[in-house]
Amino acid sequence: MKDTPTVSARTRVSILLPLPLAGAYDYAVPASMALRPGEFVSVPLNQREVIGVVWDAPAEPDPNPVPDRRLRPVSAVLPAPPMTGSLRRFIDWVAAYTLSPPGAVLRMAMSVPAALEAPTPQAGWILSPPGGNSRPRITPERQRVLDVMKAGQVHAGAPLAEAAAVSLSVLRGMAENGLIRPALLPHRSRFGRPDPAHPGPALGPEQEAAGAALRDRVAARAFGVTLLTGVTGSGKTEVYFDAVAECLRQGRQALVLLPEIALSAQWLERFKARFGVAPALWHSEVTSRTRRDTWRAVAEGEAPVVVGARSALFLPFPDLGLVIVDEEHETAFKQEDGVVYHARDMAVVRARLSQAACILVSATPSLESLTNAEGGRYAALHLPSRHGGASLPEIEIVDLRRTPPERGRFISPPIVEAVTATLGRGEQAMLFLNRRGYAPLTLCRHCGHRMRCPNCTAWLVEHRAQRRLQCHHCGHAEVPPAECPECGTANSLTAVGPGVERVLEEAAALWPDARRLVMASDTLPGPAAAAEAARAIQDREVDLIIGTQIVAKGWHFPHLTLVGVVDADLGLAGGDLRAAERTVQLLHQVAGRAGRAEAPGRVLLQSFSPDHPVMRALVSGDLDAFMQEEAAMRRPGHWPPFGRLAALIVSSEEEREADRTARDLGLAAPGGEGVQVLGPAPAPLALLRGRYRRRLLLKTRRDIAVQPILRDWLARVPVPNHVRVQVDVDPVGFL
DNA sequence: AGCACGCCGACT
DNA sequence: GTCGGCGTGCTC
Repeated sequence: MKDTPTVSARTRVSILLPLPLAGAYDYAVPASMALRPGEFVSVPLNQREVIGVVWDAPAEPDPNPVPDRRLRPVSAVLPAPPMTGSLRRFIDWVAAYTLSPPGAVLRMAMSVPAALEAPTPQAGWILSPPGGNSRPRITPERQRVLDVMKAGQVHAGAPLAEAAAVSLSVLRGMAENGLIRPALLPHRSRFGRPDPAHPGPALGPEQEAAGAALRDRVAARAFGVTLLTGVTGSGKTEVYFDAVAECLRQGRQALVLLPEIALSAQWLERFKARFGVAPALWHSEVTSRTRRDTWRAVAEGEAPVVVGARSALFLPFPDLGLVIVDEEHETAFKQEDGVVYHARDMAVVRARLSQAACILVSATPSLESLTNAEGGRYAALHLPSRHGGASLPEIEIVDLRRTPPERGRFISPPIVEAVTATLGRGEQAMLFLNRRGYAPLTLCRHCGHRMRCPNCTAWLVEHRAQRRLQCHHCGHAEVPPAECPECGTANSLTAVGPGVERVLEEAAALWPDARRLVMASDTLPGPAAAAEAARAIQDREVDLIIGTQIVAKGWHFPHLTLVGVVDADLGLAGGDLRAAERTVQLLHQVAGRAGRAEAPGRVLLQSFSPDHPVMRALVSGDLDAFMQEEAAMRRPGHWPPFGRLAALIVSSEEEREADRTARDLGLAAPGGEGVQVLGPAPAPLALLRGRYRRRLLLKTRRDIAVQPILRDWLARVPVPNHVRVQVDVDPVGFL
């Protein structure tokens, strides 16, 4: 007989902890414990207990591992469904791609520690089996309880007491007398099952065909990406709901990512109309109790459809069959702090690792996705016309050089006229300006001093309603001073330029009888306020909407027929690589709010450069041609998506420290065929939250991966203690 | 991320 | 004399 196997090799496991450590740590497995990859465990770390995940053994073993003797034992296995292999591989993939510590990525997948504990079973009552010895008294109250209860069924206490019109103490008394017994309620999910067969709105032939194509992709149960495009109002949502329905029929889970989940009240209504119940929601404003239940329900496969913000990508789906990214061109999908990632791109990866279909949806797709479709990497579906016979709005430019507004005003005569006419017909109008507050700049008329943020390279924005000067980058706010802080002159500070509050003031003077509503992120704090605003507009309790970019996002306002854009040139300033693309997308989306029902829509864009390609594209409506031109401009220089970019942001509270490290990085810059480093240069926000920032850009050909170059580069340059170097692979904005 | 260790200022 | 500020460094 052979010896019992020794416990050496198998007693060591890799545990990934949700901390920004370089890698997984090794622990000893107690003899009584069986551990499989994915299991959630509690382990000692220093002086505390930490929850981690049993990770897969590394491909190449650690050259100098912690000796067995020094390993500490795993404390306990947690009663939660183990993390799937596909989510583990996703976490490793995101960490490697973004150059983040894997534990930092794991933390996003473990955002609800309470969900890992055993769910507290709900206690209820059940009828005792008949034939007990004692014959307790049956009072009328007790009789009513017995009448309500059904044999063999567990009843929750509160509803039972209410149904029998007795107090909870009656139930306790009955339990003491043996009439009823405590019992555990059967586990019931709070999440309804969306019904794929629920009758939804009728689709036109175009949509039906696109829906059928998407259903096929989902039924294939394999990875594949489809870019679904179509003009605003063409019914893309209802079409991809068909894919969700097919996913449900396949018995798999579906995830829908929206850029601003807080503003998605109308989307949720459409989902309910199509599937009969609401989906599970996942975003930062979901309360902790709901978060726990949702996380758990997803892990147990009881939430068939989740709609959420980018962080929903890290939910523990056991069988994800479909990932949809709606408004895929939105920059809100880019996470800028902590682990820096682009949710649209990571959604594709999550889908691939889960053998799921992926659908990217937009009326104004990104050049990235268009290029992938053109290159055949993505399938493409297009809906060319508006649903229900509505036509696309007519877009015109108001040349501000020829028809400027009155002095000190911002709305030009053509828009004044058009709004007056629209309101006169009893239709709704919208004024769009992508700037919060009253005025973006406050300056002294006497000495020219400009009010700026003490912590950031930014002007303070006046919010007149709150009597505040605010920085939109950090939390800084101050009461507007009575005299200039520089020269001391009283009443010399004056507002320069418009924000939505100022446009509101002008609108109030022009149309005193119109019922006005401002829609901006600070006037609609949270989903409930946004939903209420949408309802008021739909129910025609509002005549004139004045809004920032949040009005561009997928709303359906059937009575809105006029959109006036106060400053169409706004997004074009600053040398950003994607400024033109983003402006076309934003303004096209805003324009798409007009004329979504029978009455035709009209859009007026105020601009100082009517001949700019962006304005021409918007007027002609030929966005394809515009994107072709964009591509032609980026291709030769290997700019994205025809090359790769990564940014290094060096920051420090000491300007000289930031400069020195940035210079050191510049001196150690990688080079060679198809590899180029730009900078160092002051970052676009050279001072942000009290930290001085410098930036270097790594640009490579598309066939060269940036990660190994970055890793090697960073390893060669020492970084002092108080200096941070943040890596941003595929940066968007501020280029 | 925590938690301890460590080294300097104002209190019983 | 110590209580406690937060800078630095480590955790299998």
